[in-house]
Amino acid sequence: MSSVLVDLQNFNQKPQIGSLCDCGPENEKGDSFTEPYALTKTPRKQPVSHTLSTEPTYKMGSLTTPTKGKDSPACEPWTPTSNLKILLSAASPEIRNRAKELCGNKMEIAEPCNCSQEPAFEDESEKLPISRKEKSLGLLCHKFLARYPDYPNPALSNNICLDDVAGELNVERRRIYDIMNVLESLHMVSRLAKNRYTWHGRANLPQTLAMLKKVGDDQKYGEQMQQIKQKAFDRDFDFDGEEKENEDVQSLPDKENEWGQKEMLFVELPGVEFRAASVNSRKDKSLRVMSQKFVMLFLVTAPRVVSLEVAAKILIGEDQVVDLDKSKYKTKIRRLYDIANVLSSLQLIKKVHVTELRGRKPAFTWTGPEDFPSIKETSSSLSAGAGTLQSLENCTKNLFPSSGAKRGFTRHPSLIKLAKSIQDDRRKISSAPTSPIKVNPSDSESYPSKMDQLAAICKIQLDEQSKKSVRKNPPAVNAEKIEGRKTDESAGAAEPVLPVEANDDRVAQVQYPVQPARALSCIPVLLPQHAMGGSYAVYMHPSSVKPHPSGMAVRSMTFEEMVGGSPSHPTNESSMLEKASEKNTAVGEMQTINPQLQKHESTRSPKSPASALKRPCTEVAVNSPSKALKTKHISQGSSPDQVKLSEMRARLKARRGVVPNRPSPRALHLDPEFVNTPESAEAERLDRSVEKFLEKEEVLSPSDREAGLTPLRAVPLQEITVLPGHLHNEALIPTGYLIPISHQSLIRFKDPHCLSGETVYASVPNHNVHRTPTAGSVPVGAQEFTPTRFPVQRASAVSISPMAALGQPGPSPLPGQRMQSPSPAILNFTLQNLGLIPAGSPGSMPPAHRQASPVPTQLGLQQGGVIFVKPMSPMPLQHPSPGQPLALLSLQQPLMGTPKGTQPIQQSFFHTPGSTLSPLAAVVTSTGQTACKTAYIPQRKLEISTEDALCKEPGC
DNA sequence: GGCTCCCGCCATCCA
DNA sequence: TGGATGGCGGGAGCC
Repeated sequence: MSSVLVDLQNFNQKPQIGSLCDCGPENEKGDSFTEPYALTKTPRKQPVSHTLSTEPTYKMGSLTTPTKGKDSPACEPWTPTSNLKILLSAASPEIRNRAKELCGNKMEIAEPCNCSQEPAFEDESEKLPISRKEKSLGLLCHKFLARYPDYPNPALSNNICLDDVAGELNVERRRIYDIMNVLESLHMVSRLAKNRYTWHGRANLPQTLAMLKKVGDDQKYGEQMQQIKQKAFDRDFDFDGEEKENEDVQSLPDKENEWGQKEMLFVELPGVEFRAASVNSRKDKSLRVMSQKFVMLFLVTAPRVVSLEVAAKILIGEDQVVDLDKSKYKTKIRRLYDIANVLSSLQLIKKVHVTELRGRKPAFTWTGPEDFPSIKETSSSLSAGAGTLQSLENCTKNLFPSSGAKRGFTRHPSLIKLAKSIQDDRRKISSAPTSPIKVNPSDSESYPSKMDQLAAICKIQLDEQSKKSVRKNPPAVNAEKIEGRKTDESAGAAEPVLPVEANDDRVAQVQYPVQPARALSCIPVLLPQHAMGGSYAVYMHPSSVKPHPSGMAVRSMTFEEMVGGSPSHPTNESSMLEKASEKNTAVGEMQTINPQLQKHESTRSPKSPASALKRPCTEVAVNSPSKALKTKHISQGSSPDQVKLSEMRARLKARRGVVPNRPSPRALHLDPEFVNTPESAEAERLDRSVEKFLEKEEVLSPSDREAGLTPLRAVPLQEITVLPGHLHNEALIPTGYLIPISHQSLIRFKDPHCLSGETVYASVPNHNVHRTPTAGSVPVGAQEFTPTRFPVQRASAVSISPMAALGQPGPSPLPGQRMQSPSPAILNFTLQNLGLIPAGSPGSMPPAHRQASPVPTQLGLQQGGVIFVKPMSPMPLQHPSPGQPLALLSLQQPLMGTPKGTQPIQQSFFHTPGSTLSPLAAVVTSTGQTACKTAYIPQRKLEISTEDALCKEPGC
């Protein structure tokens, strides 16, 4: 027995993840998400009562509150079960104490395992059973989220092993499934394989929300909600409400039919398909679907407040439950609570109460991003990949099949393999930031290859044209467009020259009228980020900067943008081509049509990504409705040159609509239904877009056109970053670490906490700072990643340290470290993924963190509270050298002594709510001022302001 | 006493 | 057949 106890103790002291998860090599070498070791590991599912009952003599106390023997360290449970109990008990009181003692020195006790020091702790553990709150799904989700960055680098392995997570968070797998299901519904994760998921973070969130909104609109959820509310309202004045209540619920199915609503299935996003097992049989009741639907309800209603009652009724209605009984309703409510907890952890919703005549009812209000890609934009992006992505319409059709037949979500094995292959390719490509786009030769249909071909063709053609122009028309314009090298002179008004070659020359050829040198420096940074290796430039129209669904830091104006503010996903390549085309046209050289191109284009399906690139020049026969439209519009009161210009522009844009944003490689493995997007519909849509665009363009930018300018123009990186109201702060061009960029959604998330008025730093994604309570804001230096130090508490190096926030002295910043510090969390995460630092090493969780969460989170990644230090180069625009921006980070990241308050902290990357005592986040603005950011406090109840509580902490 | 929602049984699916 | 998933509802903690 004693030996067993010893083993158990050892086990507790050093989690044996390997034993818990056979997730493959990744774990061995350190999973990308090396998760923080749980305080102590205990067998996942243990008959607690049994185990404990067999340990009665060990001063373990009651079954639920194991007594820690005085002779033995509190942290050394005798059995796994008791250990778990102790830990949980410890955690609970600890948190409570924390709440009482504010954020004082309690930090040390945060670590349950670091139980050497808490006598009171023991006492409480004996008295107090684990609070339910400590085990809530919301808190668990916070812990979970704290482990991963909001915007992971897709190039890295972002796999999640459920066993690891469950084991390290000390929860049953079942609970993890609940979280994963909800996250999956938002496409924040996707199932990779059995027991494994891929973390996407919030990169897809804007798209997902946009799509859900669209689907919600299509499903008329708004109407349903209104109707239900109306009934409820009417019922308030009627006293036979009981009957009517049932009535309204029971009648839902009919109403749905009336609305033409079909059974809702899981809404997928390209690249983030659902591959869970047993989807066919359970998808209709899946938590995923419920989650998506729940979210839809928020998105389709005016005041984004949804009561559980309404949500439950709608959900029940869709389940075709005619004989709604109380139990069904209760079950739905339960599930909604589960979902709501997770969504709350994601800070997408917030608990509130709506007071009606009949009383106060629980409800939730939307606190997530308000501005996400419009449906059109999303649709465009989804369909951007031409043959690979589906339009929203098609997606919706699939999701709500008109026929009764349920759509199978099980992907054909071959597709899965293909997806993997693509993913691998993408990773390879992405991993070579400055290298040319990698094209898989074997994949003749691959977008990259076509891109290359097109790019090459375009380049040749442009070069030729440029030469001609130079010869014939020496104007500065020509010079500019030719190589862009002369653009410097023609600054301001000049438009960037289209990078003709997909890979190499692209950067060099891009012209940045305003600040060419700087602009150039940006390109290299961006290129590698493109998922498919496509080229992209940072062409942005100041007024039309739109979020790029894929999180690319590249944008261009699109039809949708022009038309109705629904930006589409600009294809960077297309954008560049377009600009180049425009330039060419402007100089009257666009008449030249490359037969090859024409032929090529004509033979290609509109969906062909390659075709998009092939049309820098446009001559263009009007063989398509869109062309006709373009011609028509252009012909209206325009000079020949203008006509050509417009025509070309329209053509390019139309093309772009088909090929635009290169979808993420993963998008290639879509469900057949999605892939089979009718071209006709697409073409039609494009035509409309073109038409609208042209119309608008004519009206809005005559002057520009006259000046030879197009709505598109190169925008210096700096400029981009400061685009107010358009480019969300996220539209930055990170120079240091690329990781954030690739995934930072450029979408404008409203973040009330965002620092405004920041220029350079403003570019940092202010993603809705999804703070999680536990997230300490203390980043940990890489050196601290040693398993043995896990228990050691350290103040973090970053300026955002909670300690700093509290006014406690901290290491002074090292000169030179000041600006480069990327988000420690991101950095750590990345480094771990790269194997540069120990992946599985337990993080030295900052005291604050520990306090917040009884479960140790891994350093770096788990530092939910880490303030995101903008990974941008302090002088992004000042480095003409393309590759320069990349060298901003040093592996030896901010140590404990990292500058506090000196670093421009852009955002809190992922704050994990750990407790009600979340550490304050000190945010340093670009001006060097340190602002006290409210720490997120997980709230069970909305009434309790999560952010208000913050500043109660001393030193804030 | 109602609201919340944890917990874990057990059905279903898949390899 | 066993493991992975996850639907489901009992029932207990919390307010």
